[in-house]
Amino acid sequence: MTVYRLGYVAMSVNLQNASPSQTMTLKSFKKINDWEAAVRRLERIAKSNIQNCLRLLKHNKAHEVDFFRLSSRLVPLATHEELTKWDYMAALKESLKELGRFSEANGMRVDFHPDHFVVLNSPDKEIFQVSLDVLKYHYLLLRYMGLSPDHRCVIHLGGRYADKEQSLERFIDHWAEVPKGIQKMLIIENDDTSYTLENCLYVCEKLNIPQVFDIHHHLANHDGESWEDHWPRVVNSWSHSPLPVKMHISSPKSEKEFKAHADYVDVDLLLDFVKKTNGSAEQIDCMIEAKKKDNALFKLTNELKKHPNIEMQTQSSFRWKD
DNA sequence: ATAGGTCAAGGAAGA
DNA sequence: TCTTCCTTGACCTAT
Repeated sequence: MTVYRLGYVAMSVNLQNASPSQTMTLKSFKKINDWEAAVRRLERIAKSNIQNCLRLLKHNKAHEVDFFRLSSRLVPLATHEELTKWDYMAALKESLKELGRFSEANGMRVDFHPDHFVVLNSPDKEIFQVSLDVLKYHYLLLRYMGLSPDHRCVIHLGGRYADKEQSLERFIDHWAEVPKGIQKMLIIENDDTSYTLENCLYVCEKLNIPQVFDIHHHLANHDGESWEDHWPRVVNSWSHSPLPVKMHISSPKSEKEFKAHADYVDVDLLLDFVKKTNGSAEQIDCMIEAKKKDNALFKLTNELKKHPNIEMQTQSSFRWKD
């Protein structure tokens, strides 16, 4: 029987003044005439973001939530070309270490999902290079947290650029230029406009990359495929990973705005997924992507508790019993 | 104090 | 080939 574990994304709607993604724009950075002072301000913001992450993990621990996506905006302007000589790790390594220690000590799975501006299949060399820089930043955050970066960073295949098949092959070509450590960090998710689950599986199997199945994206972009047919391949793509299979789940905001995320996740969508995948793996981690963040997770678990076939294991994990 | 505008990015889709 | 929209939380500006 499969254990299903729920997690959520980046921030809590319950904790006050705990943003992990406070920022500073380049514009306001430049307004400060003293470069050193401006950098110190950036470092203060970054430290506060990391400390707020720790608060979030403690909040999660209190609710037995041990699966969480960290914000990618912990260090503002970290990858900006105008700040390449800023050694941000010198100021942040202690806070990062503490964050990593806490997550390890409490058996938490934490990971990242940089936004869609990371495009490894871009034909533009500069965009490819900037994408690598952003990935390296994520790699360093994990390293300084003292965590193995393996399979902790979700990305998409990228753009279509008029010729989808050729662009998909370009991802494979570019992969050879991605440093080994970063290769091992990456996992691939099907997206809602271009690359379907099967497109991604083709790449994942070729390059030995775990596949993250996003059911909402699949419903928006499936090309007639049924995910159930491909599910064994998804599970198999994780066979060489020390981490459990991971999937994303969210409900459409409305029929009209189908691709946008709703406040909460429809419990029936999750139950349907559970019924169809039960027994396929030891554990499946389900990332709740909803506007109401942790409240969406809590609402789901409250609904699950009432279901006759659900047996809660902890406050955020459960099993299906026949 | 608060509302509405702006910011940053790359790509898709429409004009 | 161009413009507009998408997405996101938070910052910024005007009231």
